[in-house]
Amino acid sequence: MPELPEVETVKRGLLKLIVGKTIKFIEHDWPKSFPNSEFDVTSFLVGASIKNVRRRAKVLIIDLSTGYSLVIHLKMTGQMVYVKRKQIEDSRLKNEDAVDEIDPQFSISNSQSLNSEDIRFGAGHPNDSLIKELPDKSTRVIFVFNDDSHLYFNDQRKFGWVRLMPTIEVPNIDFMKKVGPEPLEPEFTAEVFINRIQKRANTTIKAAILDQTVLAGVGNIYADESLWGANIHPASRVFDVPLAKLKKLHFEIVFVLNLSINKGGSTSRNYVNAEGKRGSYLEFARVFRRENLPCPRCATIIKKIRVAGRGTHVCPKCQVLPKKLVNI
DNA sequence: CACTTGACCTGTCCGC
DNA sequence: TGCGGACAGGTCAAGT
Repeated sequence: MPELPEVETVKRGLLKLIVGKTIKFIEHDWPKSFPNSEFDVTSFLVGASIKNVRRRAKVLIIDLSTGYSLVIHLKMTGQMVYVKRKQIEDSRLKNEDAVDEIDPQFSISNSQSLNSEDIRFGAGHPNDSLIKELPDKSTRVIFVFNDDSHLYFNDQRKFGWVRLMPTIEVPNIDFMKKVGPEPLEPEFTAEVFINRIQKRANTTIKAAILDQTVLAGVGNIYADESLWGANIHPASRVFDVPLAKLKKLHFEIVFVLNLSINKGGSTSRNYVNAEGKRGSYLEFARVFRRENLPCPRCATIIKKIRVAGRGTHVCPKCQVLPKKLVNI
């Protein structure tokens, strides 16, 4: 899924695009995408307007005027894509020069077709779109606003969900109670990080930074990227990693997350932002999905291994496992 | 308790 | 070209 930078990018897009709009209508076709639909979700949503869009960890929170919030987890393949209805029709019916009064940022490109290499290496221009026409068969929920613009929740793998709950209850859901500090907040100091991660002394460092209760928002991409940056082998046990390297790792995590936000996130398969566009971080990735390519630091060929049950990219020269302690 | 593994789903890619 | 298996950005529950 979208990790922290991707969810943050979607959040920023939605803040610009949907705040102030009123929900006129909703459709949802997959009960698990909307697990609390046992009560009449529609009647709670229709007529509500969008007050704010927030993020906590990898969770999106859309606050409504009614005191309720939509809480959304995109998991692996979720997307939130905003489309002006008019514009889809326009782009189908008219040619390029007829789009005058429509803000160009909203235009959904259907002229780009990306081959799998582009997608694998994130080589496409950040403005490239993976969305051709919506709804498509991954569309699970459609929010229609009073101006007839649409917000699509798409999720190919159906792991994601949307929940409706009173805003005041959001901090009480299990995930929110357990989740660790936001890495981009000033309170997330190296000391805080080291203190928390050392409680996971016996697991691998990669499993530890993927653990959302240690810190919020790191997933497989930025775990690999930050461990490479800090010259730490992902399979190192936490207790084997020297303090100086943990400190460097803290710096690298903050660095890669910020860099990725600046690049609009990572698109390796199907992540897109709120305007249906790809992120370009993977063009700058140092190890992630770069197996069999040279390490940008030492030119050693990057290997793909398995750590914490996840595909893991590592430079065998820059990231060395600590020597096994010799038993006496 | 700490830690690891499998399940949840669909789609794609790779090797036979 | 078809088919089986492995794998894909996350998180839980159930296992050791």
